[in-house]
Amino acid sequence: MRTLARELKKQVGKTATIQGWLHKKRLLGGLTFIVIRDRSGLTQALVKEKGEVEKLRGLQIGTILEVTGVIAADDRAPGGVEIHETSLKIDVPIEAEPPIEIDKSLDQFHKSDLLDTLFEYRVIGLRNPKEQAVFKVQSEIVEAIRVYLRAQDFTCIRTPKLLAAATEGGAEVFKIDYFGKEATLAQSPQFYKQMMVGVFERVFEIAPVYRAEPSATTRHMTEYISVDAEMGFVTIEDIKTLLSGLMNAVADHLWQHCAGELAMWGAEKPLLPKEVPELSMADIHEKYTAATGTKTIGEKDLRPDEERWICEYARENLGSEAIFVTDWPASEMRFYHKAQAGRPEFADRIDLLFRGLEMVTGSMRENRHDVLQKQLVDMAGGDPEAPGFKYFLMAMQAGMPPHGGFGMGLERMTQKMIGLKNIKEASLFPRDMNRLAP
RNA sequence: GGGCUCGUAGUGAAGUUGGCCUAUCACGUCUCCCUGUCACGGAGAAGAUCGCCGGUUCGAAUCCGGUCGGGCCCGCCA
Repeated sequence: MRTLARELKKQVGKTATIQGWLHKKRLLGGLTFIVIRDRSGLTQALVKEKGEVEKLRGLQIGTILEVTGVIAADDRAPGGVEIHETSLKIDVPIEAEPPIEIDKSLDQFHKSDLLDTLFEYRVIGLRNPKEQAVFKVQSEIVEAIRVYLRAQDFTCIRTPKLLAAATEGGAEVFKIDYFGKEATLAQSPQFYKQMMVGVFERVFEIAPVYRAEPSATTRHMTEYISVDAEMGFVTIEDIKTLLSGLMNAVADHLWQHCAGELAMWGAEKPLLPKEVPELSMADIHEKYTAATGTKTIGEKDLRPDEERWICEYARENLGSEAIFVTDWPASEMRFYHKAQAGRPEFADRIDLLFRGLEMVTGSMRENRHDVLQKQLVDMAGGDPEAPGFKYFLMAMQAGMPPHGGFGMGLERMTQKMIGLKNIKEASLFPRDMNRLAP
């Protein structure tokens, strides 16, 4: 019977066997300490018998072994428990020296110059407990989102990532050869989630999307996990309420379930009021211009530095590390967006900035078939008969309530909850312009 | 796509106004010693044609040109 590292404390005095990876050896002559890693953590074993110590000769970190002995409480052991009278069974001996050391923190590689090394040896580096912690946190973010949205009556859907050529526009798309025809990789589940509003009213999807943007920044990847939600019979106010609740639900869940992992990274629970505050874009431009002397008044978007600045402002003056940006100019609208009722110069759209970074874009969609078709032609120059638009319009024509939703970057959320500098650190195997492997 | 930067043993760094470089240090690896380590400690050893190509020079890790590969900022976006 296998015992896990985390169960050791409950079995003091008993004989037990743990299985795992050799994580560290320290030979002190007549006394050898080894550390074994399993999915639940680390265990120290004390090896005294010469024949047992000799079994470890030449074996590197990563060796798979079974360790059997008596579980002993000892103040000198890390965590107060360790294995005594140890005997070893080597299952998979590893004799090749690993290229990087994983028994100590990989902090040095989390500097921009060394990220390439971090990712080159990713399959090994992820075995480090602190690296694992990032993805345990990410796993719980997904869990928190699912629990929250399911409780709000959302249905979890899966939409295709292989699409006929035309898509929502905006970002560049990857073109691929599809049995001699041209297909694209989905840059968003946008049309599909809207179509599904006509079926389920409320839907969400957590899945990869692909962007062929030649971006080289700390916040972009060519493949990332998008958290998309869409709901019918709502206004933009309902979307804001949903997002405020979602941000709080995620933060509460994380600091309840991942306190240890978050502490490893020195992460602090974000300051988030029940209702996330909002500022209009014009208002932000004015405040930023007044404070920094850099004129952004009249600009149609926020600069990255402005996003960082306004988040600082919100933290200090509004008691929130997240903020909604409202009143985006209608001139920047996508064809499927809706303008504000009575204020056609503004899109019915919000962005959520969190800790200096754009985390979410949400908007109300144009649900009137005739208006949507006209906007498709006039604003996007799209062909209503093209397969990428035809079925979207078909769904709209079949009856669609006022609806809206949002897209959120999972890695950005992970990055900002933990406090990582580069989004790629929040991806198991990041994809960018220069990296397709591992 | 524009601007700015970096490339030295398995890993991280020092050296870069040309010559004391036959390239230094730390971690890791190997050998030996060590009975409470937890970044164990001590003694020793191996390991690098200084990203690649070309040029200048008596002499290049160092200067120049090209090239390849990273990174950061901006644009774009989640």
